[in-house]
Amino acid sequence: MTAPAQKNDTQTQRAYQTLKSLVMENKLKPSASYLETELAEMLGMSRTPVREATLQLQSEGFLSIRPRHGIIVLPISIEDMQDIYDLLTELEPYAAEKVARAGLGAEAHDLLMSHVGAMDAALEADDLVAWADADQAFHMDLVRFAGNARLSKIIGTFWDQVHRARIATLTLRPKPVCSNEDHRKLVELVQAGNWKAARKLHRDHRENGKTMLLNLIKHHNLSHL
Amino acid sequence: MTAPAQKNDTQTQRAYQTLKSLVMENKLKPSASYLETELAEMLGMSRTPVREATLQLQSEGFLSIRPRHGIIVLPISIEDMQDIYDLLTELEPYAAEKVARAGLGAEAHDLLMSHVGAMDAALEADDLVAWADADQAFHMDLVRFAGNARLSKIIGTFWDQVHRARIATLTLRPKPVCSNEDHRKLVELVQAGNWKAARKLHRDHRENGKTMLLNLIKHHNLSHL
DNA sequence: TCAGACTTTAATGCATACATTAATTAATGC
DNA sequence: GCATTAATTAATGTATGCATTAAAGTCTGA
Repeated sequence: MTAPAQKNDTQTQRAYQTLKSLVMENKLKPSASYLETELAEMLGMSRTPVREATLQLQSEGFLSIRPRHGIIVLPISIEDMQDIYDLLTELEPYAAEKVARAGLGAEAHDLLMSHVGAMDAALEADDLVAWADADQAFHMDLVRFAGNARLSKIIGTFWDQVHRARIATLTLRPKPVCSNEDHRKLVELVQAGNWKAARKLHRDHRENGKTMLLNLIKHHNLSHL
Repeated sequence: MTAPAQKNDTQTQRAYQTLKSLVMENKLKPSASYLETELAEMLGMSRTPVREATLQLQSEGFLSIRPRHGIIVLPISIEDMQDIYDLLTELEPYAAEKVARAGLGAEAHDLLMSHVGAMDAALEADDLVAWADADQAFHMDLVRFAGNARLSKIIGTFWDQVHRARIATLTLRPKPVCSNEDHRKLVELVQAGNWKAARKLHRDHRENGKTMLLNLIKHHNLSHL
């Protein structure tokens, strides 16, 4: 899943996790605004930890705090999607290249392939949400193997930011069969150490995804997800 | 300069700005640790805004908050430098490409060239800090012209994170004469719309900078800046 | 002397009180 | 009736108090 299973031992962390989940799962509607007090009551805590959590979520691009106007769930526009996918198109292939250059350990390989397996199974079962989760897990793990913590954090945030859009378009898009093939091929190339091909494949993969997603959003007029 | 000249109308913002500056300018020593109360007293405010500011600075990678152990100024290791410069090597050339593709307005061109001018003047005056500032301003503006706010934010944070290291090595490195040439050439290529060459030049420029910096750090044993 | 249990200390996490100030409403003058 | 200003309201920004709990220090018995 998406949530990185942290110890939520402080109220602030709990508030952070809960609010982030609510935003990502579209439980707090985009463009809607809430007062600190409301959120505090909603979460059963005082304003202090809510403030701390919302500040974090603001700097990560999920919320916008406009004093006296409330805490606003940031909608994700087409321009946001473009910007984010443009960066993913640069960064993820770089990660793939780096992993391919460094070599893929057996456990790493198995983990990635297990995600591909999950994606296959999900497709078979027609469980698109499960497919999306496995897809994300695959990409996050691949990036993690590149061994650059900052890169992982950035890419993770981006994936989380586009999460609503991905879910919203899941049923509108064609079944991601080729996508699964891409992943399998990518693992092969990475393991073979063919970093050039791995990078190119990943780049194409990401660009295809981007184009498809943006077209869906435009055609279906999903302007403010 | 580095500080983005914001309205510091709340204590939290003031705390954020002040602490960030103190960290970047090496006034708060790396690896040193401070208590919330200390910082609050130091800044002449209560713990609350200090807490909020330090949380931000932690998520941006400047501080580490370890309850009961204090707020620690994160030292920047060689690995950090590698990771950051690796990402800059991917992202800045991408920005240059994007600007070259979109075209450079007259004002934009002039602004960039004014930075180059400042760099020349600084070199002439042997004012290395001024040179570093102009260098950063050049790159930040170039990235800004790419029109991707997320990209700007990320790159800005990275530059700020390596600021201490850049300053510390300023007097150890050879005079950045070629660097100035690179910038001038880069502006030319960007303006000519030659995105491929612009990207490559920027990539080489960044990789050279990275190699030089890392070597300096290794040779001079500046392990925990 | 040293290990382990107990006590003390104090830093943090959180709630809350209060002051400030922006937004809203009411009031006033034209 | 409308614009402008004053009064009201209430949400935020900040300080502060308190409970919790980790760390440091002390004590005891082997």
